Amino acid sequence: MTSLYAPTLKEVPAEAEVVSHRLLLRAGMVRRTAAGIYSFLPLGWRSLHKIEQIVREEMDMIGSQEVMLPIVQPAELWIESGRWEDYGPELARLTDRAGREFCLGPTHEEIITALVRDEVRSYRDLPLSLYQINMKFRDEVRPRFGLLRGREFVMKDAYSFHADQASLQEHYDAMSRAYGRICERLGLDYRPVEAESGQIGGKVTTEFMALAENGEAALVYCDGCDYAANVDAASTIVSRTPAVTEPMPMEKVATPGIGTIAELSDFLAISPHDTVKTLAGVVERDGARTLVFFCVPGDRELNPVKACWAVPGVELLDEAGFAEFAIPKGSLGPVGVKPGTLVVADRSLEGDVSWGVGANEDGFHLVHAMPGRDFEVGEWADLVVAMPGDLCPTCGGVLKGARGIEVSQVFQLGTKYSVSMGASFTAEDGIEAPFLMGCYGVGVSRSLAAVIEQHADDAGMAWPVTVAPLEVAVLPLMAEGEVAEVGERIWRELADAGVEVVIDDRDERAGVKFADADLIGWPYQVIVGKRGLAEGVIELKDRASGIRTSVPLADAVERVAALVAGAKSALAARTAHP
RNA sequence: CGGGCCGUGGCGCAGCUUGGUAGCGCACCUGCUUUGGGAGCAGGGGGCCGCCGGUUCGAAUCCGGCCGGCCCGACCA
Repeated sequence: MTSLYAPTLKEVPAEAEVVSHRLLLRAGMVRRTAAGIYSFLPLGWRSLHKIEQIVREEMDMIGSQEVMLPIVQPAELWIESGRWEDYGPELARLTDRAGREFCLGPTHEEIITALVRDEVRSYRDLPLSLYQINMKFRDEVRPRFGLLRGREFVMKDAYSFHADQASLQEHYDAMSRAYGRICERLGLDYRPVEAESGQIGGKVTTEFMALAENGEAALVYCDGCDYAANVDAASTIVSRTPAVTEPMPMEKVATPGIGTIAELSDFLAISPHDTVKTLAGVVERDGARTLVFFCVPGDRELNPVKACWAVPGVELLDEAGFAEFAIPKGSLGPVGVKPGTLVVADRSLEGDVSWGVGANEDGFHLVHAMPGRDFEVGEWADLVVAMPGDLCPTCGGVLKGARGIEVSQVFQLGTKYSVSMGASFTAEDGIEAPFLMGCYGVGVSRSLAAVIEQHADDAGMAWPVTVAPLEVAVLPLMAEGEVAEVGERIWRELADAGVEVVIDDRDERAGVKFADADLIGWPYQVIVGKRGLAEGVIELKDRASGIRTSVPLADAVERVAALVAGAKSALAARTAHP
């Protein structure tokens, strides 16, 4: 370890906020090169490799074949798929000396589709599953949290090609199980959750969330059944207890200067829960731009994804939109809307007979408005962002909330890319058909950070043995004499026994060695000191539990090797989630 | 991209209000002592004060512009 390049820091660099970022920097595993761009030092690189290797093994196990695709990709392919336009500024573009346009691959659907369409002509060659592990680049709006959201990051991405839905589903399920096993082997506490498909496209998708306080994603889950979902996608049953249950005459009240639900509920001295918030959107209908009003309980957020499910193609209005339709932003409501306006309301409001809503006139609101009497609702739909306390759509249990780090995701893409890029094969019946595709991503460098988020304490990291840069560290507490000699002998014998072991042979005080060992988080530490040797023992420390046990010198190597082997197989054998 | 904060030896910071010759802790180098939880003493090296311009006899400090970073929001492996 005298020659190991692992510059540890006592003090936390000011740039780091979250646990994993601080510890990766402090333990000398990574260094920042630019915003969202990191260099991996030897220890960080080793752990990253460990994760890659686990992913590789699981991919190979389900018959996916490893390839290596270019990071620099020609624009033509992206123009074909339509994403040269759609991807926006997140796609880093560059021009070569001849003026040809390229981009840095943020993902590889285009490349893989182009690769396969030219080679695979028959259903006999299907299914086909390919994967790679390499750098992605996305010019993120806001890189942050160290490796959790970089611009450059290591990803395993797999793509599969199928002749029929059954085959796609089968591989999708195999991938999902493999992803579960990967999480298990990484020692992650995780949940597969229903998700929204975002940029990549497609419909069926599951995200694998490592549960963590610092997670950027909010999710809800049910203890009563397996249901778990990203709040972006979660269907939800909102239970409501309206304050007014009998129809009352509608009344117009002056609400000068009131433009938000918070102000309104203060002004009327009622709970936000008893108001109804109206948001406006616009959609193309029969060639005209049609106004859409979404009504949700005042204490809930409209989920734009669900708005889109209810009214395909709808976009929420921006400032220009409000001007275009000449409607008062702070006083919208479903009563007396302009002709042609579509009113969509959240299902949870369906039984309410007394709505407090905007009057569509600046400075006025209506109370006790009643659907069916004072206005019409065109459609009832699930519109709100799910929250803990809502009811489970599967079993009716009460949903709980958690935060998570999205470490991986599986998608069924269908024919989105194969159609746009003309990738087809000849089916059994002789007819040309587009491939059905799936794509499957694991954030490898993000997983590294996620593992740390879940396995750290005040002293540093406490790696699961499968991800630790090395499995065992030998700490001779003196740099010379018998202590050093015994330490070196144990180190050699452990290495010969196939254990990944490092020796801290620096001429440092015991305290420095202990502190660095706990910071870096070697899972097992063999402490060789004068005190122990006098009794013929070494100490064996388990980093995660902090427990130290004395082991007779003669048994040391065997004990440690057995411990490491046992810990590894325990993680491998943890039962995967369904 | 909006809002907030910040750029001073490798790291963490003070100095800036009220311009006057750059300082502290850690780290680093040398020597002695020390040696089971980030040692002590003595000596030493290292700074375009983010960059450009302006004000001034004089700018880390005041003014303007730019660049970079972090945090909070809208997007995502």
